[in-house]
Amino acid sequence: MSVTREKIIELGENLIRSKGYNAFSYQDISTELGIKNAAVHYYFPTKENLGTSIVKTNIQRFEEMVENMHSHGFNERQQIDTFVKIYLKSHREQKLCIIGSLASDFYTLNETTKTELKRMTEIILKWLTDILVTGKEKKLFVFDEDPQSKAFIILSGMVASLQVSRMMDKMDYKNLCQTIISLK
Amino acid sequence: MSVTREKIIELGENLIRSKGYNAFSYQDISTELGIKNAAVHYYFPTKENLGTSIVKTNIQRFEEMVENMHSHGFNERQQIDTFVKIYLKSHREQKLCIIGSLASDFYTLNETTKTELKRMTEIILKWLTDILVTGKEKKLFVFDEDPQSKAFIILSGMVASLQVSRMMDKMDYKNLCQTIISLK
DNA sequence: TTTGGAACTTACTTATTAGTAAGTATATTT
DNA sequence: AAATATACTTACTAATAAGTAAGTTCCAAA
Repeated sequence: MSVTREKIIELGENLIRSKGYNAFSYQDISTELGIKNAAVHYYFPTKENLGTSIVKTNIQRFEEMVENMHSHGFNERQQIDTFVKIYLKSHREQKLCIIGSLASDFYTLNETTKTELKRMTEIILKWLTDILVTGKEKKLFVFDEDPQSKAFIILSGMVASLQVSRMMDKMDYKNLCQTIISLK
Repeated sequence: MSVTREKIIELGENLIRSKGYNAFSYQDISTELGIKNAAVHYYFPTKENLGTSIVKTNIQRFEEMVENMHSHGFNERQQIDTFVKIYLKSHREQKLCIIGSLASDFYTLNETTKTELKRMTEIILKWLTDILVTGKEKKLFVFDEDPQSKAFIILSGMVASLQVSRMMDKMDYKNLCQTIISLK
């Protein structure tokens, strides 16, 4: 795979997560990479292609992370912690996650990007639910509500805490994440 | 105050909450209202003016709702329920709330809009915290963590559940809201 | 009855956007 | 050596964006 292609995806993702989907342009990317506008269109004919590829890359990255955790024998607690770390990093970088960024522009997205975004959300929620079920069985976690609701609440909590924290000057984000995952 | 002005603010708010700030144009508004593009600029010279006015109107509406609840002698439980109803309505209308919509475009907003948005978030969080403290004292609520964190978690939960639910076809949103506010 | 202001429209400008067609340089294969 | 493919650039187009200056209509006050 082309290095430029990868750089475009990476930059595109960062732009979506900091400025939003409808606020970034091919010019933003080409200027940053020192290439011409048309070069970006060479790799991704339309913004729709780029958007879809960015979401697909995110899915792939998530799945690699999960595989990686399995091969390292991470337990459920360690897996949840690793998941939370993604959001801690996003918070440090003052970026949202892909789901939160694209949610507000959802109805302006094309069908393929919407489908991939839905798929990504489903994959994360399914993974979270499974982790919660197994972790509860192993007595690593204690919670009352059903695992699906809890998975949804954890994901929502992560997504929105990045957003709401943009409105606040100082906050103990790490502590907040801990509170979210340990809610009963 | 002018009827057209109010209609512009209302329509602008709906556009932000359904398409996002950077996806809506003055043309969207003028076409819908059957007026010309320049007429919108007559009331709001710049998009920045409109954005700020929309957020300010939201703050006002929230404060009126709070006053209204006080004058009707609502207890803390009833007040929280009324607050949650705002989000139930948004969910039915497939719209996000202003905070969630503008969070992803935050860094593309002008200073005045950002300031008002921060102010709105602070006002809601302060109100929520106060309600939680008083409600706990009155034994209407039971929770362990500190009221500020809980306020933040409730707000985050509401904001993001609207977003994440866009990625899901069917879901018991009302039940989810109940779970969020009753988390310990 | 005129004057002034409120609420617009007409008719623009300038900037930026996504997207394209055709050309070029360089490396790789045949 | 010639043909082909890759990775672009040059030079555009068409659409849409925000924003503006000047004019018009209409009503209400002086």
